[in-house]
Formats: sequence, structure tokens, C-alpha cells
Amino acid sequence: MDEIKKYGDILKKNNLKNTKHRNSVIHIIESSNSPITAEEIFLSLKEKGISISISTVYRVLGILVKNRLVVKLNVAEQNKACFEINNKEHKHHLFCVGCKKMIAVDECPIQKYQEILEEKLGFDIKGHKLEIYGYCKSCKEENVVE
Amino acid sequence: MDEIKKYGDILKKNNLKNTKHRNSVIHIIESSNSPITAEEIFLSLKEKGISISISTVYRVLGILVKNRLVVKLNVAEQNKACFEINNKEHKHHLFCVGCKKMIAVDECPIQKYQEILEEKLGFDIKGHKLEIYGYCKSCKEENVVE
DNA sequence: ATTCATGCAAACGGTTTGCACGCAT
DNA sequence: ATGCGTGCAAACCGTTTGCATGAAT
Repeated sequence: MDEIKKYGDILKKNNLKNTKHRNSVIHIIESSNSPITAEEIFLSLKEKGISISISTVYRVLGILVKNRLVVKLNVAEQNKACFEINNKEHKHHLFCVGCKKMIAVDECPIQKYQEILEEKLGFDIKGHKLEIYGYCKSCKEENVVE
Repeated sequence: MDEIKKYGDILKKNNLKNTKHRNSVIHIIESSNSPITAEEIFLSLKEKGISISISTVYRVLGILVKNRLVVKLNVAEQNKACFEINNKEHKHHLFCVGCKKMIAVDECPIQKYQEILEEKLGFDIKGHKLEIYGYCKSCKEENVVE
């Protein structure tokens, strides 16, 4: 209820119609603790008894990304896109090569770096994406094999 | 000639057959000053009068990536992979949102950051990808709008 | 001679699109 | 009442694969 209202306002602010599906998709993305794929959203919704077409998922995602409510990520070695809420707080991700999970981290180490590049190359930097990969604690422990 | 010899050695060292196509693909990637797609490689070769199948390009790329001679990149907002020579020196990329070109830069600002994360989260970090986007000098100048 | 690389065409999987219908405004 | 959102199925496009042929060792 409150949720729906909340998203409704966000959508309205962007001149978008406040539909059930848009609210559902935003809700799924927001309540996921890591970036998720379109298909995962689709399945999550199905699990909750919400029937939606995969193409609608993509269309909603497109709109959310265009309106900067959601961020699209392309992870290396993965040929599908992931989506996460754009909660402004600048985030980066650790990607576990073992279990394929992502972990968000808050600190950003490269503000100064960017300034240097801007000056040096005349580049007007709008943002960046940092993706760190390796083995998470549990996968590390399983993989005692060197 | 020398080129072919050079790649031949590299290939041999990896127990790979020294074929004309493999040499050509490596050469194209190496002589490109920014990461390129499989199709771009395919077209570059065609332009040079070298007839190769697109599936061979992909197969060669797969082998080169597996043997760490080449690195595969997945850029956000792009649903195709880019490839570049893995010249060991750690590189990052500026991606121009205007002209879609990539610029490689050498410095890496996040070594220390990684160590902190490893300690804090028990993550075993194997590598990272930093992607910075914005407008390059010339696009910036065209885009005086706003 | 054997093993592996290649071309072709067909399959694949994630994503997009055209069209007819349905819902939010 | 109108315009925009949605479902469906088909198209799309980057990438992969099976199979028969050709080249490198």
C-alpha cells in the first residue's frame, strides 16, 4: 500500500503511468540485495503469483533505466544485463567467481583519480563503474585447492 | 613476417597451432588502439582482403582469452563484448558516451582499496574492472549544450 | 597420419518489436 | 475518450555449436 503509493509518486514525477507491473518490478529490484537479471525479476514475480510478460519486464526496465530510477550493469563473462535500484549512494560490487553472487560495498576510492583524469585528458567524467571479482569467504574456504 | 613469427612463438608456448587466422586476429587486436568487437575484427580482416568466418573469429577469441593473451570486456549499455590485448600492464578505460570510443589509461587507483576489502570481507580478490564514462574532449566541445 | 582449425549453416539465448487489446488518466 | 501499458508471438542480433572439410604438426 504505502509501497505502491511511494512508487506511484516516483513514477508520476517522471510522467509515467502508475501501473501495477511497474510497481511490482521496482519493488522486486529494491528488495533484492544484489543486482538481478530481467529473468530473475520475471521469476520472482511469478513466484509471488504475479503474471507478467517477459517483454513487459524489459520495457519497464528500459523506462526505469532511462528515468534513472534503476541502473543497468553488464558484468564480465556474463552475457546478460543486471539491474539494481539507483539509490544515489555511490556503490561498487564484489562479484564472486565461485557462487556468482554480488556483494555491494559503499566506499569509493577513485574520486581523486577521476579528477586527475579529467584534467589530464580533458575528459568530462559523468560516472564510473567498478567491479571487483574473486572468491567470497565461503567459496574461498571450499576452494582450498590452491 | 616478424609479426607472424612473434605470434607463432606465443601460440606455440600455449600449445596452440600457429595458423594464419590466429595470427591475423591477434594482429588486428594488437594494432587497435581501443578494445574492439568480434565483428569489428571480422570487418577489419575482410578489408585487408583476409577471408575469415565470423565463427572462427569467435573461436580464436575464445582461445586467446582462455590463454590470457587477450582480455574480454563487457561494457554497460552495450550488448556485445570487446576484446583487447592483455599486455599485463594494468589498464582501465574511459568510455565516451558521445562517440562510443574507449580510451585506455594506465594508472590504477585501487590497489589499496582492494586490500582493505579483502581484510574487511574475507574476499579473495582476483582482479577488477574499472570503467569510467563521460564525454571525451571533442564530444565535450560539440556538446556545449547545457 | 593424426590432431586440431575452419567454414557453413543452423541453433541458441537474451532482448526488442509490431500489433491488437486493456487499463490508467 | 484518449493515450499509453501490456501480452503474445515473431523478429533480432550477438554468440555458440555440429558436422564435414582442410591445414599444421
